[in-house]
Amino acid sequence: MVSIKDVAKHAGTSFKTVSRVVNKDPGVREETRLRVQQSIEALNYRPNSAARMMRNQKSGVIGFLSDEVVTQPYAGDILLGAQQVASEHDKILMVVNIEHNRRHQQQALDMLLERRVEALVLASYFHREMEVPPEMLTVPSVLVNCFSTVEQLPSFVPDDEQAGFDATRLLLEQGHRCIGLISLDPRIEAARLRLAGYQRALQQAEIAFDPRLVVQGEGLAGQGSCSTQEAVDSLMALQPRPTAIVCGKDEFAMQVYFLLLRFGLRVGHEIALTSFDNQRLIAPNLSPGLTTMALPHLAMGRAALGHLFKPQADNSIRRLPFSVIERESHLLTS
Amino acid sequence: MVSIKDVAKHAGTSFKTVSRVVNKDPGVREETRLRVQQSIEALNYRPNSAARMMRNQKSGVIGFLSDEVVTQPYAGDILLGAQQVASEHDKILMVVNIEHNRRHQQQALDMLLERRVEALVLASYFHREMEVPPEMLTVPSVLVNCFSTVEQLPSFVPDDEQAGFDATRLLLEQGHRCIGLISLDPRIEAARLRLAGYQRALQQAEIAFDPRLVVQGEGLAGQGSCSTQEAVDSLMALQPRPTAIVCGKDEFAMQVYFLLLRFGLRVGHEIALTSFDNQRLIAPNLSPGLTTMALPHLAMGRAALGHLFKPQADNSIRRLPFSVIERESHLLTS
DNA sequence: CTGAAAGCGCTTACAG
DNA sequence: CTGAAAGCGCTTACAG
Repeated sequence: MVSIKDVAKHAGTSFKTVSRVVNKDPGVREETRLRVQQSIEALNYRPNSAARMMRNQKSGVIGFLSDEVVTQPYAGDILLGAQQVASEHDKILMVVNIEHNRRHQQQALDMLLERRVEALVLASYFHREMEVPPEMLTVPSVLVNCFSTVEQLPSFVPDDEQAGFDATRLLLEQGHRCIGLISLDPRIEAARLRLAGYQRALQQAEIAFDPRLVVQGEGLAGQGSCSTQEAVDSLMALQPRPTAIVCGKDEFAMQVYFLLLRFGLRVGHEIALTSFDNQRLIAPNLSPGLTTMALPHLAMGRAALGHLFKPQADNSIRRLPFSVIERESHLLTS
Repeated sequence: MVSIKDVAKHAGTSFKTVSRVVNKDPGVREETRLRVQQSIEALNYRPNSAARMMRNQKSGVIGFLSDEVVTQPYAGDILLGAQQVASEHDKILMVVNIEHNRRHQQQALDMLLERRVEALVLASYFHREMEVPPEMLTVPSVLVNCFSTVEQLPSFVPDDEQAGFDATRLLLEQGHRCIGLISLDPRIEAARLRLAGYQRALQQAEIAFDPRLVVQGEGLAGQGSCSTQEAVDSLMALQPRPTAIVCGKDEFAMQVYFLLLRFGLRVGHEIALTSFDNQRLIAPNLSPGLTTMALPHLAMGRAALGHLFKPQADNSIRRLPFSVIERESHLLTS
């Protein structure tokens, strides 16, 4: 590899002068600068960042520990947002997938710390509590789409309570008074919070909460036996029947479109629907289009990185708002 | 930061001995090794990888230039596969999103080359031709899910022709003789190849190709005016009507489930469907489940990285097979 | 089995 | 405006 000395020899100057040109130091005669510049291009010289890092005692790298963020649909937007802000601050992100694997996680962390990362980001593909490895406390760190109850770390999560409220409010505004909720597994953080939002919306509309209107759409992976079909069946068996349903996620909603047909009910005609996630593969392709709450993935990624570059170290949990994506499923047309 | 010298002082030895312990050199007395080990833990010492890189003249890093691979659903599996193989070879991947942006791409490339990446991977989220930046030719490089007609680089892409063949064959095996194809925009590589596979399957079944059975489901982003609805309408207007349809992607298929209802046709009963992509958000949630061809994302990522670690430098295009994911949509039940 | 010297490619601080 | 010296934290090659 060609080094600063090779360039110096080629340009007939000292290597220190080359360093000045590379770093755009002002104190170089224009003529010398030009000559060095030409040599740099002639030899295709690139400064060795390892040498720079060693001398400067900083790496310019921020570690990004990803729990399936890059493989789950759209969660990659967290990474995208993080990369945007990092790049604005001339930092580069080093991304490692940890994929639930303890040993991998430890190896990844060791590797990142040996590379002297200046900060660490731990991001999950869904909103949940995570165990924070103790090494994370040795450098500035933030959590994205996850939180810890044992370690005090700044944490950026979606505001699932607000989303639950808004998804319900949209239906209340259309005059519905009997609104079902097909819930996620209650062990999921989002399930609890969205339910709370649903209840708050009802309360604000002065409608008594009826627990029979809340049914579970599925168990956690491989654990539950309840299905979306059972959930729909039990809602449809109620007297009076709900005239609208809040679906715990777009996948539920998609299934519900089909399941309701068996009761002679068409979404957007006899029954209204709202949902969560704004999966771009699902929501716009249903007809009528699915009205759903979009997760603030990009904003969480941006906010988390932004926080790292701010002086204040406030270790609280920030809840970022969902966006209401209004299509047609929450409206009824005859 | 604590260095090798600090550890040496703490352990009462020379820093060279510490280096030996860290690198597991055999020639160290057990007693000394233990003492040094304790000092390492006491001081929480971690070798500085920048110093190592400089001394060893290699970075252990492979650059991964991603064109939306981490943000598009499931394309992240390319990265996952790449990371698996890199990790098996004790290399680490440095991922940068380039997102169509020329300037970003140049910056990313410069950064990676200054970090002395030992190889480069350029990956696209869909199968297409890409412009290869000239700097890529200065280090070993591979293309994933994309190819170049001007530069000779090893390239790993999905075998869209085979997929088209298989998606059609599944329907032929069920006795269908009149099979529609709702095609992607023909400017897309996959559209051309899948059509070729469709035609080969028909030919092998000794069925004459009828161009009226091939309709376009959409134009490229913002360009075409043709919709899935028009495509379905024109297929349904044919005499005789097709009894089965190959859909260019799962999103088409999803829409087709709904659109066919207007003709009184239920997928899996009066009409059979196959498709491409195996979007896990869509295919299993349709009823009946969608039979579709799964893209070999993980395999492409793995194969591409594997190629970098092999001695031979064969610059040809490898086409990796799709998997047939059989659900129920290609079968008819009354 | 252990250590002193040299050098990887840079930058910082000081001279000229 | 330009240069020689020292040092960042390691490893390689050579002595003892």
